[in-house]
Amino acid sequence: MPNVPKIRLLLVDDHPVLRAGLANVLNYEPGITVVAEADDGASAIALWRTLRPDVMLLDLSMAGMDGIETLERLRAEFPDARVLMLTSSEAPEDVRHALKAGAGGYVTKNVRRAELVAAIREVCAGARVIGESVARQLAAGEESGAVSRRELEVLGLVRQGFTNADIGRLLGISERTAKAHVGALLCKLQAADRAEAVARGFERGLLKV
Amino acid sequence: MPNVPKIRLLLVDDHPVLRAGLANVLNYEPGITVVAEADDGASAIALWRTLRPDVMLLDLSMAGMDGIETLERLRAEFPDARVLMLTSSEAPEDVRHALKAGAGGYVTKNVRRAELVAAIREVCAGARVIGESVARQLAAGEESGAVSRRELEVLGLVRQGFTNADIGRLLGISERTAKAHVGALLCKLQAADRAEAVARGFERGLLKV
DNA sequence: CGCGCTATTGTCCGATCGGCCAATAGACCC
DNA sequence: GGGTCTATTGGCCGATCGGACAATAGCGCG
Repeated sequence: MPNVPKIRLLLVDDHPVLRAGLANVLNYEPGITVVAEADDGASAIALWRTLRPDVMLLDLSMAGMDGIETLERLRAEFPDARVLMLTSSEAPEDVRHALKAGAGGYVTKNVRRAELVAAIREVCAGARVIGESVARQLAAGEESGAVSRRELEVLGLVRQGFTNADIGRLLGISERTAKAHVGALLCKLQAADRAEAVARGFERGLLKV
Repeated sequence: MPNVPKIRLLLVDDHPVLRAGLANVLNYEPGITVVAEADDGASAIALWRTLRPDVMLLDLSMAGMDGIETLERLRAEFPDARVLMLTSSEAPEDVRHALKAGAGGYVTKNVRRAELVAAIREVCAGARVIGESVARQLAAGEESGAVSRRELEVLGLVRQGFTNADIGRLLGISERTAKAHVGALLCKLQAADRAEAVARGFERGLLKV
């Protein structure tokens, strides 16, 4: 009956239970075969090398090498590797990073089974698929300007309770410049003070717990 | 062969894929039967009422009624209901809340299958089980004092960028008192300023994204 | 080769913060 | 009944913050 070859899928997630369950579900699906599972980035890439599957289903949050780094390294070695991110986070920043790193799609773990399967198929076909709730979050984040690398660095220090003078010293710049970065952050994150800026940082996924 | 009755389990999680997978895994386990699944708190309680299972496997983060509220309502109606929390969060505050609300156990989603099954059995037997990584986090949080309800309220306002004077007005107390609460927060969270306090709030699970 | 954006630095100033002193009232536990 | 904890309030003060105004240099894009 199947005149098209099955999609060979590599499943990467550090939750054994979810992995086992997902493998089960996907294997039931005609047209998809889970050829291997990995619980961290290094073994995921190693498995890709030997098995050369059609697509990787990749979790963002993993111990050791995280999803983004795994994705970057994989794409550096295999630039045409198809990867669908499957994660719990809807943070715009995570989505942006994943897509920039070459993800073929991004869906959250609360998708229905049918949607997930459809997304896998589309990614294999070379399309870009974004979960709709994800897309909405992404759009919300886009309206206000992007935070620059330097500003993100500063935000990380603000988070740790450093004063502008401290930040200046730590980054080898003047207090005034640190102040300017903080000011830019307040504006871009639409925050009234540094406390709110930190909160917005977490909300947007710029900062991680 | 089985001379003991099977454990009748109610599975509650808002991730369809994980739920399907988990049901599959658990049903393979001799001695456990997944009698029903729910994707939100209300239907979870309704199902408990009609089915009276032996144990509920409950996710913390759900749309609408969250895991804690579900747990509280369930225990209010069925004080001897056995519930095992299965979640992604290791935040001490979440664990504490869950245990206070009457959870029989708390494990994170990255447990191995065997541990999960063991935990289910233990909870059914009336024991308290805490995942080891969870327990470690919990111990770390305990060293510094607990944050009071009022302080948590203030932290929520600090997060939104309100000044001490604002907070006083919003809570109907003097600015000076708001200041005292913020001061207590800085001390208990070991933060240098309100920005760090907010960060610590997120890290500890006092604040949610 | 301009245009825009980021990074950098400066000064001035009022508003806000956080630490210090001390005190009272209610709730809960032993 | 006494001790502990939380919530509440006051004044004082130096440190810090955030806004406003202004300026230079480097980078990528068209």
